[in-house]
Amino acid sequence: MPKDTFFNLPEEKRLLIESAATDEFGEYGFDNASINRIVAAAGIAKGSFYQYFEDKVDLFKHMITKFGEQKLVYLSPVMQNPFEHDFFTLLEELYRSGLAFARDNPKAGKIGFEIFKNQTTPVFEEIYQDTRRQAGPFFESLLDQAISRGEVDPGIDKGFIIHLLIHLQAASFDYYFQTLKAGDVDLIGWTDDVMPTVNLMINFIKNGIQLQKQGVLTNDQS
Amino acid sequence: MPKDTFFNLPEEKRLLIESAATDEFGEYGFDNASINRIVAAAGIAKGSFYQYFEDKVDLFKHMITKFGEQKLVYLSPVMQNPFEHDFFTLLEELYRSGLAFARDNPKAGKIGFEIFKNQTTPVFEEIYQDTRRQAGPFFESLLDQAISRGEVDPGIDKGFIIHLLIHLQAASFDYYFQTLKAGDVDLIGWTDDVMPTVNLMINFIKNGIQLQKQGVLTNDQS
Amino acid sequence: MPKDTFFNLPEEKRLLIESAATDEFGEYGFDNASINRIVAAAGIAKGSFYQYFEDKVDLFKHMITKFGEQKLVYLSPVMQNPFEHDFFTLLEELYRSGLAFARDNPKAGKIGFEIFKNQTTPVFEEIYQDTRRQAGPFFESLLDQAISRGEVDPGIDKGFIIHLLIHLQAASFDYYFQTLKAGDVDLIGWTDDVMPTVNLMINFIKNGIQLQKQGVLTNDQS
Amino acid sequence: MPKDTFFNLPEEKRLLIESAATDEFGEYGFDNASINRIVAAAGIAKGSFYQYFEDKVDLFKHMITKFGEQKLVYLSPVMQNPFEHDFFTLLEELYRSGLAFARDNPKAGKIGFEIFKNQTTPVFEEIYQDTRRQAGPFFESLLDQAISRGEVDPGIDKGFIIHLLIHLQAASFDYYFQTLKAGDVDLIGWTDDVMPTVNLMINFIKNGIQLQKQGVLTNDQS
DNA sequence: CATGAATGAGCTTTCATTCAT
DNA sequence: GATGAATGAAAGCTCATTCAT
Repeated sequence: MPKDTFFNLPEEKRLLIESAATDEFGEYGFDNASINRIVAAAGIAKGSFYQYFEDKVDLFKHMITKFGEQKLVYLSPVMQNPFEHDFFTLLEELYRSGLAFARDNPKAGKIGFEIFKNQTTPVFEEIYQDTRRQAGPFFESLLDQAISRGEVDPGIDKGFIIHLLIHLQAASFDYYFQTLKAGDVDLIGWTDDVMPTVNLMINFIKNGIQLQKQGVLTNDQS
Repeated sequence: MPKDTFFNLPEEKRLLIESAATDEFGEYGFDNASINRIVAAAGIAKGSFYQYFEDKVDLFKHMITKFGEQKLVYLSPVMQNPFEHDFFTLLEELYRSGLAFARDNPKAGKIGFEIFKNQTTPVFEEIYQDTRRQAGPFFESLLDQAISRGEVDPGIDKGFIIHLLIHLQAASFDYYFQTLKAGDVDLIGWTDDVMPTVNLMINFIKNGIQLQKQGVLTNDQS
Repeated sequence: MPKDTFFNLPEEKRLLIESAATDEFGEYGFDNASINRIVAAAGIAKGSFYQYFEDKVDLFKHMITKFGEQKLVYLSPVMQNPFEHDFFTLLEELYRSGLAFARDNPKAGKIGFEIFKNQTTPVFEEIYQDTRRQAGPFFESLLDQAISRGEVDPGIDKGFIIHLLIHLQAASFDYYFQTLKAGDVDLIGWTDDVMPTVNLMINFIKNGIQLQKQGVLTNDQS
Repeated sequence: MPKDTFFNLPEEKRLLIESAATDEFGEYGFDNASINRIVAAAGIAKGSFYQYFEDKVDLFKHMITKFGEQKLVYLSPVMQNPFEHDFFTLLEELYRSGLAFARDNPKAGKIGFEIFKNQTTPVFEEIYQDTRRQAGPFFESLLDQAISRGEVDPGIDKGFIIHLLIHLQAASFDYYFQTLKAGDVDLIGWTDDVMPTVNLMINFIKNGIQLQKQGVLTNDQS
């Protein structure tokens, strides 16, 4: 956790540092991020950096935490009463908000999702485990409720599905930005919606891709 | 691509270098891998390295290629006539062989799957695109056939599904090794099968997780 | 010398700072001691430190002075009338008290004796000279008296012997603590006496180690 | 131990580095010695330094070893048959050669003796123990012989005396150079003899300083 | 073709000290 | 008198790469 000195900083300066960190981590990833460049971009002395943060890891964890908080803003009121809604509605809401945040803060999104994807950098392992410790039980309770309500197949392997639900959000992110890239759209000012990607993903999670043979019986739609 | 000098090397020496590279990349990842350590472990001169490879990237790409070739060995005869089999059978075979290879070569597996998971290291982008260029059309033709045969829902977004199919293999890998870790099983001599994980994944891809309302219809699951 | 501000401090705070300084210098030595750590341990502001002391040197000299004063407490009444006692009795008393102080305040002892042992750190040179300026004349007058009383060989080189007497106390310290270490004795609660070491040293200084051949005649040369 | 690369260096360059290291350690001591300054003085790249040595400690240990070897040159033939000579003759020879070496190589001497004097720098602890492991048994066998020959008082505490004999050499060094300093003599080209100091020390070790009561008997002194 | 010495920019981190509040 | 943010030089060390032999 950053030191008090950091939180005592005037907001402007604090934001400047966080912005520099976001740019640096977003462009170079954790390993290749350079504190030299960060302090240069933020216009602070190198010694000052170490009065604000323990080290590079400390800064990185702070950014992840900060992004997590910012992401909450994107949640619609739906999540305020999670148990009043259908499981797939909740999942859709989670994915939608995560993706919308990443759309508006592409560097932050990139950094945040990198966590799930790099096992070789030791610091990620720790953050990843933290995330699992938080997200795991939450998803589990959602799943339990969904099964008891007959929304989700009771035959699933819960641990496996939770693992997938976490990773598929990262996959959504990749797909979303990849499509963007292909379309050569400028990220700045991007306003189009993330719903197509979210819908594709939710539908996939719901039904898989196998064609249901018998025309008579449908098991839902999409 | 490595220079000719590398391929002209006595096999023993070549394998030694490759082994050192596998260890190093497996332990530290691409960014933190040190050529210094690799040449020390392989017992070759620093200058020799640069007569074999252009640079670190060149070596890394070579390793990825090599792992790809080794993975082919794990394919059963099923894949020799891909169009004679059911889509999900083929998919199962692909995942099974990939996972079995990763099980037997955990470092190689780790390195291989890292590709799909790290966008910040520029070299990965390139390799990733290569992989997509190869795997994409292959999956697409499989999907086309499967749809025409009525095995796969024709309503899917092919690009999205191909993206998922590629990423879910990486997710299988994570899940498989994570479970191992949790169970505290020694990797050396590990002989248990990868099929449980593969089956969970295939079943998920097929059917999703939504409970099919009408009891009459089963849509399988192993 | 510390500034007035330091001496005006409430005793509790002053002792806290001195305690932190003792710990730091005792653990790291002068060169590697960190003012950052000292102020952190003492719970004072960095700026306050520089309102109490000129710099690190100033603090260090103060600690040495303080230890010197504390050592006086260990002196028995014998030293109140130094000229009423035998030279070797006085020497024994000096060594005993010094060692007893070091036994009860091992960190302080370590710091104090470090002075005699490190010529490369400039600050030590100065403190060392101070010590010599104080201890030298005192030892000299003791020696003069001892010679005139026939206790000490008049043929000695006084300057050399004074040098030795000072250094041998440091050597006692080393030997005492080294023996402790070897014996794996826990320092906390150590109650055993320092007299064996003191006696060994005094006896050595008195008689050297040469076997006196004839009870009657001593020979030797050199 | 330095790496092979160092020993493969042309002698001229090797000596240049060693000379720079001697100057730096001699002037600043181990803790404050700067590798930056050493490489600048030696005219080599910083990276080169780390191809020659593991780290600063490695270089320092090498210098100590080197000085130890150079000191051997100062030993007279007396030491080739140590058991043919009187104990105090041998001791005199040891001290004389050590002091003569230090006289001709004052920086080396300073560095070498610093070892015995600084407990707070961890690297010294290790070198100090090494020295004790070597010197201890040697002194012990000398003492055993001396006692059996009736040269040394059998009542001594051998461990204590060995400790002293080691430390007194360092004390000689201090005294010798302190005297020099006082006399304001230029060290370069200093040719005066070290024997006065050695004789004072040997005589002290032999006889101590107590006046032998019987007027009849003299115990000389040089 | 093999070698391994040379390079210097770059890294993260610590430091004692100043000074405006 | 107390504070603690600001500073930038300096530390030890690693790196991928070059090149003369």
